[in-house]
Amino acid sequence: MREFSRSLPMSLLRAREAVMRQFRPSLRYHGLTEQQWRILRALTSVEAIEVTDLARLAFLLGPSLSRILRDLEARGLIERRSAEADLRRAVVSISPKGLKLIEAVAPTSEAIYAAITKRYGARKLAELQAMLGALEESLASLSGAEGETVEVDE
Amino acid sequence: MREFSRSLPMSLLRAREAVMRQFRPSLRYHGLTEQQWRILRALTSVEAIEVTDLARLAFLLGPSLSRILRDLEARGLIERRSAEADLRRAVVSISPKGLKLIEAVAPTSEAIYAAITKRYGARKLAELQAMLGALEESLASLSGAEGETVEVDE
DNA sequence: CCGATACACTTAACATGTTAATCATTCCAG
DNA sequence: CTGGAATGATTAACATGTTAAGTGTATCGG
Repeated sequence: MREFSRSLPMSLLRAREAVMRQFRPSLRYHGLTEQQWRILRALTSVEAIEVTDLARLAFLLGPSLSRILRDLEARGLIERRSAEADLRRAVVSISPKGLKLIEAVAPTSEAIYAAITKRYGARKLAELQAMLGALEESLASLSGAEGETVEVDE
Repeated sequence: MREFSRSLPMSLLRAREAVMRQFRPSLRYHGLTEQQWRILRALTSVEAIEVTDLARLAFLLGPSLSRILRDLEARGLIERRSAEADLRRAVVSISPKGLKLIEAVAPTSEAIYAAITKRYGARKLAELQAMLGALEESLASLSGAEGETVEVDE
């Protein structure tokens, strides 16, 4: 069997961890987890957004998002209201306090990202991202929701 | 600021999720989580191994590993004893029952891996893994353990 | 209208990620 | 030897990942 430490999932896991290890100390310093930061960052790119759409944007599952939004709201970093036309839907937006926090973290975050880019090479980084996107694309159809069966006959 | 959904951490996260989504149903069918599978797989590559080394091999933090080993031992999938020369160290190995489980899961797992490789292309996959390894390598020195400071002057 | 169904969350329950603290054992300077 | 530092592992505490179940609202056919 393939040496599992060289498998694709492990490669991806290690690479991501190597990257996130750079950011975590700064986020931690500002009292944010990686996921909370993702949500706030996502909220800066829109005026307001429904919870379901935010989940897709920040790549979080509903239950995780639900908990985190509760906490971020309690900390006054986001605001939430329900949609007028459909009371099932909740609309979330970042608060002034949340924006201020983003602005405090962003410079360090950008510097780290720049350092990574410089180390690895901007061109190489772009190529890597393209290949990762292609991988995602490749597997989009192989939905993979079967218990034991594997269907591979394309 | 960079569109965060196109950031490197997000690309890595999405790519890994796309891959793991393929494996999870099969693992779940066999009553294993991704991490439990990693541990059992790692144990098949050695006769016996100390907990600390296993953590590095399976890329898990100590506390997570500690909990999972407790559960795997309770299920009879692994065996544990303490090192003779140093009672602080614990030595772990896979049990016959654990091996049997591995053998039950492996065919499906291999088939899925083969399907992914075929879809994405074996050459491209190797190249991707090389680039991921290089990324890890790049960031190995940038240890990143400072609160707010960023030192980038290489 | 009404009841069944679908939808958008939210909660629940359990496993893991993450950092700090604890515990037992070993090592080592004096 | 011995007491303090170092080491290996576990436990604690809290946040998130993941699947299933629950809650309130909307929709739609009859």
